[in-house]
Amino acid sequence: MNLLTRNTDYAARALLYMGGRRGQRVSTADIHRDLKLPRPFMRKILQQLQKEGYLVSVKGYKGGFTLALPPAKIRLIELMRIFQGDLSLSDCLFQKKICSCVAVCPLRRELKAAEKMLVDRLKGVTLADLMKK
Amino acid sequence: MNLLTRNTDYAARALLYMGGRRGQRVSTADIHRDLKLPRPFMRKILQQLQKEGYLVSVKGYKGGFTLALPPAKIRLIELMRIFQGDLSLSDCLFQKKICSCVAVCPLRRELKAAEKMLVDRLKGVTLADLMKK
DNA sequence: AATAATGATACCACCACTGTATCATTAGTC
DNA sequence: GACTAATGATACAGTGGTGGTATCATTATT
Ligand code: FES
Ligand code: FES
Repeated sequence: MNLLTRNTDYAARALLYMGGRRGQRVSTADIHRDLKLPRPFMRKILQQLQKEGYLVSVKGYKGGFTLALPPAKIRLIELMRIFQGDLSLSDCLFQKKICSCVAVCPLRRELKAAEKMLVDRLKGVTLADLMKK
Repeated sequence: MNLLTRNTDYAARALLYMGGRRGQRVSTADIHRDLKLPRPFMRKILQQLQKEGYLVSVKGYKGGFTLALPPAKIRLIELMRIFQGDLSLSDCLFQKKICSCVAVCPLRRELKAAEKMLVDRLKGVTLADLMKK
């Protein structure tokens, strides 16, 4: 029951870090140095965040990244979507097809309800919330 | 975000099946035939359930399994514990040690809170609940 | 020109998940 | 008593996703 995979986790930490240095340009090297996270992996993660519109990048000497959005608009659940794919995977994939019983299966009903509750909660969590504490 | 792994899932389905045939002895062959689940895998799963005290087994010809507990005492969360290990894994394992910042990390705080809510909900779900619907 | 950064992309290793296979044992059936 | 159909215990195996690394091209500053 790990809610986050590493890339989501690292992404969140990197964004938190950058949230604390708004206006400044932050490079993977900075993050690697201060957060001790594996450098090439972080690069890939930051590149993905840039593609998704969460970061603005500047190439070249003294290049790096800055937040493209105010922290209040960066939602944990969206990071999860980016790095962990679409949620609501408690669909029953039975022999590679979606199980025909999905609509009525009592087990799925419970799982989906629990998952919805979880997702709803996580929807409320923004980078700004995390920075406050 | 798959809340259940296959073995937990299969276990739940098998138990549901057996819940619908209380008193009768059910073999892996029966489950394989009616639920179309992989037979040797099911065997392993049922054996684990037996070890954990959820099933009573009878060896030999016409042998099989029966529920060892009333459905109201079989909790989904316990199946998860058996097949997916202890929960509350949103501990931050940072470079293989538990991260020193765990106690104060705002990200962990949120995750743990969300996870607790989820687990609390799942704690309430028993086999009897699933059978009712 | 040298350097230090990102962009894009291919590659790789490990491990958990998802099974299979085998041998031994036990209990009914005939 | 032999046969058969079940579980017990355990070892083995495939595969996909996670968690990275490596490389080459491009861009900007010094
Ligand atoms: S068994 Fe497939 S949804 Fe319940
Ligand atoms: S970074 Fe390890 S707990 Fe937050």
